[in-house]
Formats: sequence, C-alpha cells, structure tokens
Amino acid sequence: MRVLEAVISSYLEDLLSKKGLEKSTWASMLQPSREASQGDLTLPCFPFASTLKMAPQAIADELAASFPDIDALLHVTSMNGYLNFTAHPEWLADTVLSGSIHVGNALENTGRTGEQVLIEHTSANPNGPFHVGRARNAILGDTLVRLNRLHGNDVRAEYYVDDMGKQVGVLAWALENLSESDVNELLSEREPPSERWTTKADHQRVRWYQAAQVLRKDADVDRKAQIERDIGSLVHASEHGDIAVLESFESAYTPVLEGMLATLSRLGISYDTFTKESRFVVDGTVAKLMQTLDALEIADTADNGAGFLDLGQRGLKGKTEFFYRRGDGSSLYATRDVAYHIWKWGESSRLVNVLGEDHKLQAKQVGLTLEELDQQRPEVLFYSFIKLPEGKMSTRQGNVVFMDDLLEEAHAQASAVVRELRPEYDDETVSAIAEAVGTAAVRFNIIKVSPEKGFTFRWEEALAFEAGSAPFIMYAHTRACSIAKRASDLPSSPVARPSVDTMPEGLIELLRLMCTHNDVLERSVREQKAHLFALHMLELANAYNGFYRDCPVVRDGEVDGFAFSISEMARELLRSGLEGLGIKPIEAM
RNA sequence: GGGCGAUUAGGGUAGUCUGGAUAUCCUUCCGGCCUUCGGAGCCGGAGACGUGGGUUCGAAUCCUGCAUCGCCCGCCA
Repeated sequence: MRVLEAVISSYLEDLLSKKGLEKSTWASMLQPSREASQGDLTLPCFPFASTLKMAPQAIADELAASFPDIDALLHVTSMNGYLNFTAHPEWLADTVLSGSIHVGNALENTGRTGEQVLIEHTSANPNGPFHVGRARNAILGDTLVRLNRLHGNDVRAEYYVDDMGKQVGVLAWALENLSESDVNELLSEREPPSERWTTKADHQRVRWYQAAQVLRKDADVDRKAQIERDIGSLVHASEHGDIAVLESFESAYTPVLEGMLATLSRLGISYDTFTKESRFVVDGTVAKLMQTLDALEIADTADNGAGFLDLGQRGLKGKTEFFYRRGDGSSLYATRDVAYHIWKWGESSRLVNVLGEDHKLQAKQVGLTLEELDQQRPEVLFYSFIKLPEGKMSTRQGNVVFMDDLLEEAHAQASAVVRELRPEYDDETVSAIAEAVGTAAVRFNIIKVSPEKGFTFRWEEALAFEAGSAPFIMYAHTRACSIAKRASDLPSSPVARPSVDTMPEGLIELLRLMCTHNDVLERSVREQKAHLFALHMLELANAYNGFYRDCPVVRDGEVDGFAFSISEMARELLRSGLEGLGIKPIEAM
C-alpha cells in the first residue's frame, strides 16, 4: 500500500535514524503484511537485532510504543518481532473519496507516465487458423498492451508478419499448383473441416498448406525432389528480395492473415502496426547488417562460406555457433530478426516481445548479437505451451482446439446460462451478453495463470462462469451499474464519511483493496505479470460483493451519499480494470 | 548427451527474483444464509510446499544431489 507507505515512512525514518539505522538498510523491508489480520504494512525487526543488541520483539515493542499517533494509522502493533501498521479506515475512505486512486484508461494512450513501449506479440506465421496454444501469445500480449495503457504508458502493439521463407513459400506453392480436388484427395484420411468455417480463408487455405506437407513427405521420390526444388527456388527468391515472388506470397497469405485477425478481433485483440519481415531484405538493411556482422571479432566463416558468430565467447552454453548467413549468401530468419530489432530501437525506447518457450535459444542468440552491435536486448516474456488432456496440441496429429471453435462453444454455453437465469431477455440481448461473457471466460482462463506455467486445456475450465472466472468480475460490475442506475432517480443524502465504529467489515475490506489497486497494476506492468492484476480483479470483485452485502446504497427510497460514492469508485475501477484485461464491461448480464 | 524451465491439498493455482508470522485464491467435499440495492452471490469447516543434503537465528523461497514433466540443441521459420 504505497499511499500509506508514503505517509509513514518519514516518521519511521526519524525513529530509526535515532537508533543509527539508515533508511537504505530497511526501506525495502517495509512490505505489505503477509498476515492481513495483523495489518497493512509490516517491518520485520529481526535484521536489527545484531546491530542494536536487542531482541527483535523488544525492538518492535519499542518502535510500536514510540510511533507517533497520526491520522493515517488505526494502530501500530508489535507481534513476534514484526512491527505492524494498520491503516485507519477513515483515512482509507478519505483517500478514496479524495480521488487519489487512479482509474486509468486501457483503451487509448494517455501519456500519463511519459514512458513509451513497443510490444510485439502474436507474430504467428500466416498459414492457418489459430489454435488455443498459439492464441496464448496474442492474449498475453494484448493484455500486456492494455495494462500498460491503463497504467499510463504510451504503447504501440506490433505484429511482425512473417511474409517470406519456407512456411509462406509452401502455402504459395500449394495454391499455385494444387487443385481443390488434389487437396481433398491428399487430405481424405483426415477429419473434414468444420462446415462452420467454409467461408473463412484461414480454415480453407490451411488445407492447401497441409496437402503440400503431405506431398513433401509421402510423394514418390522424383515428385518430392521436384517439389523441393520448386519451393526452394521460391524461398530463395524471396530471401533475395524478388518483388514478384514476394507479391505472390502476399496474395497467398493475406486472406489467411485476415481470417486470423478476425478471430483475434472477436477476443478484442488488435494491432497498431504491422511490419513485414521482407521489408528489411528489400531495403538492403539485412545485407548491410551481414557485412557489419562479418567484421565482428567473434565472426567466422564455414567451409562453404556460411557466416556465423561464436557466441560461446559471450557466455552462451550448449550450441554456440549462431549462423546469420547461408553458404549461398542469403540471410536467415534470425538475421532478419536482428535487423528488425535494430529498427525497432529507432521506434521506441522500450521493447517487449512475447514469445513461446520454443524461441528461448533464438531470442538469446538475437539478444547477444544485438549487444555485440552495441544495441540493447529487448525484454522478452516467454510462455509455455498449452497441452490437451490427450497430449501435445498438434495440427499434424489432428488434436487441436481451434480458437474459432472454442469461441463458438463459449458463446453457446454462455447463451444457455443467460437464458436460464434471465428468461425475460430477448434473443438479441442474450446473444450480446453471451458473446461478452463467453469471450471473457476464454481470455481470463489464459490470463489468470503465470505464463511460464505449462497448462492443460480443459473445456470445463475454459468455460467456467463461476467464482474465480471473468463472469464473476463482470457480475460485480453489473451490480454496481445497476445500483448507479437506480440511485440516479432518487434523492441522496450528502456524502458524510462515517466514523470507524460504524464501518462494516465489507466496507473496510473494499477500501483496502481499492487502495492497493494502483500498486498491483504498477507491479503487474513492471514485471509483465498480467496474472497478478487478474487475480487482484477477482479480489476486488469479491470485496465489492462483501460491500454489497454489508453496506446498502439505497435504503427506504433514499441514497446514502457516502456509500454511493464508494460504490461508484469501485464501479469505475472494475470497469477500467476489466477493459485492462480485455473484457467488455457490460452493464447488464 | 548438453542447455533452459517447471514440480505447492482430490484437481487447478498465487507466493520464489528481493528468505521472515498461522502459505493465496478457485474448484471439490461438509455445514449455514434468500421479507434489504440482481444468489453468476455471501459466511464457516476439511485438505498442500516432489525428494535427500547444505547455508541461516529463520527456507515453499537461496545452493546442491536425485526423481518426474515440458521446451530447445537446423546454413528451418
């Protein structure tokens, strides 16, 4: 609770400096209490014992007894060697009412902090629809974008389009050389695609890609060799910046990318800028970069002329050779990534990338190379893959859950719940609510766990609408909205902050949580841990429910001015916080 | 084989970077609460730090052995 810390730290500094303890020695030890029942802030006194030659408990006792009586504190106590500070509920209420809690805006850059950040996320190869595993990247990245905006940073969300190289080359080759009946024949042993997505290009065109992969693996030797030559020459041309080939690639992947973006748009995910990988080949920066790399001390050349850096000299363990140029002189994906990052540093003072754990080595290589070029390395948020109960999610084995299917199912199940709970709603209303609830549940299920944790996708968890889920938070928000609507037509008493002895527990708990709201957001942004904020939002919703129970806003046709002010503040925090998580804060559900 | 990460109640998860009290929250199970603003709710109870060492006044947290799981180790992207 920073607001409280700001008030008490000067008093604490006075007291401790008299004992010869400098602030630098204890400042980081003053922390939010682990035992909420003991207080809001805690200073463990154990480390002082040896310098003061006193027992920790005695030190805590003495500090507690001599701490001045100030408005912000209800009491200062000592327990088991800890000095505990409990915020005064009246002070908490005054803090909230005075507007000290920053609500924020997750939807646009406000420039509040003056800091800028470029977040690159998703950047999936445009060769087929999103499955749930790939979508984790987009959901984590978009949430990070939103939370940075909510905090007040100027954010740019960037999609790096992989518009060259083998994957897109295979897609382009297949679209050019395979007929629809070829594709159907090649994929005849697979499950047919869902009828639902016959007009969605990502679901359609991926079949050409898959069919080509089947051919590349199972065709007869001569045919395979011919295909590899054809695709190889396309890829080679693209890597040398052949405009005609790049344009054919673009017309192959663009409808696929549009289909993928349509899926993400349903989840509220969008981008500010798209940068194509080919750009750095076409404008010559990759060629220049390779020359620069050639001149580095740690650069070396293989027998066939390929260029690599020996990153072992810079502390990389395991495989230390990092190839940046093929024997034929063309660049590699990672080379272009280095060029891309140098460009990005010209665009923003802070860079964040969201990457799957399979990119760890690659990111390390790119980072070390950037440092070798006197550039900074970007911050990287890695996430583990999502598994299915049957095992790894794999397009080849056919065990994938497409995001489009998950969202349809979420919508259907949410509709069923809404219909049962609110039989009076018409179809259109039900559908709108179900869409908001369903997509929110899917997003939240992914956001609420720590990114490095590999987790197993389970339908019943992704579609949970109860406590611990997004709809739980949404529901608290609709309650607050409902109260606001009702209160707007009624006479109100003036805002009179009650004294502590008439404050119910549910009110105090809500005030406490509101006073930590900005702290959690700040930490969540700084450490790139969206799940911390997500879990805080659950607590805030829970606290609002407690307030709702203990503290009626409307009683006997009259609005309690104070309770309504608190309710409104909570409503604002719930609304902006939901937007920060990418959840639509609907007003009724 | 090497590198990196993970392991917390029946299931899932926070806390680990920066050591500190009675280990968070959800689910599950058990018991309560609808004549007060929307019960997708609220209150109470049961149940966990993989394992062996080490460091420390103090270890879920730091070091280390082992076990299990995941990812990577291509002149692919």
